[in-house]
Amino acid sequence: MHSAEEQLAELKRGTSEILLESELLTKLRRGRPLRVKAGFDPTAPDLHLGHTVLINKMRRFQEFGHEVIFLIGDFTGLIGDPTGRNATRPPLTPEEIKANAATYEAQIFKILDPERTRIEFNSRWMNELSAAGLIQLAARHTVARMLERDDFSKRYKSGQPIAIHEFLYPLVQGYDSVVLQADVELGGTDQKFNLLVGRQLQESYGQEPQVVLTMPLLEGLDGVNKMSKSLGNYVGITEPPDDMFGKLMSISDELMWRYFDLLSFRSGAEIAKLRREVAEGRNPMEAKLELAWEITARFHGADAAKRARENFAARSQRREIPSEVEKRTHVVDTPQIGVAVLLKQCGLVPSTSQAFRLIEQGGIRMNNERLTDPKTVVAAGSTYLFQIGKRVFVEIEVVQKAG
RNA sequence: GGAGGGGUACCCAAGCGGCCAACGGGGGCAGACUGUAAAUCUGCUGGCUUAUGCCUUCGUAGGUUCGAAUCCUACCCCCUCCA
Repeated sequence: MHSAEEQLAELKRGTSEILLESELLTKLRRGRPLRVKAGFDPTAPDLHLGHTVLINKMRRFQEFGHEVIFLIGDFTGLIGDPTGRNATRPPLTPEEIKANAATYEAQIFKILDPERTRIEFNSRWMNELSAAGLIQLAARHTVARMLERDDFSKRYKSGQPIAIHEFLYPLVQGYDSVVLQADVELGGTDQKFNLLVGRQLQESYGQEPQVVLTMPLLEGLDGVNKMSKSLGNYVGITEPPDDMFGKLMSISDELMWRYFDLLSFRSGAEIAKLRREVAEGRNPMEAKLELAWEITARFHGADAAKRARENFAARSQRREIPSEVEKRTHVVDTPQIGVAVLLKQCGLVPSTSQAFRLIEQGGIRMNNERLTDPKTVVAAGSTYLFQIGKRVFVEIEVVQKAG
């Protein structure tokens, strides 16, 4: 068993803020398992590494013997986005929510221990709450305090509308903490206000307030913007090992340390050592390989990670063709076909124009030879190996349609 | 309700009757370099089986003209100031 102080030190790592640290220490010292809550959106459970920052922290709590509550905000989801940018969301059907929850489970249990994870839906108690109950809940908070929230106050001052129901979002989220009697709630830094409402509500209901622990948002592969699917700078946790490994290797040396801090399960001391070694002249690539290996192994297992690592070395460092190349068969009507069109039809390039450009720039190899003529034509009845850019390898068998 | 400004390709932003598939920047992609990167340099950045070719694109719908992103009309949307 780790002492409260030891736990605190490790739990603190990478956090943005702990409110209040002293309270967390007090809670830890009691020696009983804490109820640690974190809320998740019921939609599109297509998790990427950015989401796992929080889940990793949940795991740490588990490792210290605490109980983790994975709360799916299926009721809150109906209220709409708290930042007010979006219109009301289309309500999810119970079937959809169930399916999403199942997907969540499949993904998060790569990180969390199922034995120590409780999955909850806030509709369970929110659907029971009457209109009167909701009013009573609302009565425990003031408009003035709501307006303390940054985006609310900005919008209020600039005369932008704030719908009443948007105020309910933090209230419901806070009420979840009351019902669950949470000791700790985790969230992104953008959740800070909502998490604090939970504290206040718990006090109002006569409970000891939860400790709020916020985690920074993870930067995406570009190292600038937060990781998000829409920006395309993400690593999805269900991505194939080779892609995952390759993407992680493509981050800058600087960003790598950020990823170590927020994504690695290594101890703070180990990371510090690695950092020191690199500062003293060890090739940063070696550290990056370790990182890519660890993450890939987490989601795909050690064997797959090992293969991904070998493939990466062969492909990027030695410029070899990977041992396993995706094979496809493509049926054509004519005895021959232009390479540009072939690649377009196989969906390997977005347009033939793009394929032409790539060929002109030497970005496409066929049977290991760089193509220079955009008009290159291949005959049906054979198999060709293509390399598009550095990463994409594919073997295409071109078959002429019979008759 | 009144006055003015604006909607251009992934984003920002020029153009204001033909030389415009549309300057420039960002982003992205490719190539070179390298230690995987980053930085740097070079090229590309609407589509079409690469074509002194054709097609679609400059808020939407019409119109004027040999010819419009550029002029006219109506409509939609956004911003600023005044009430």
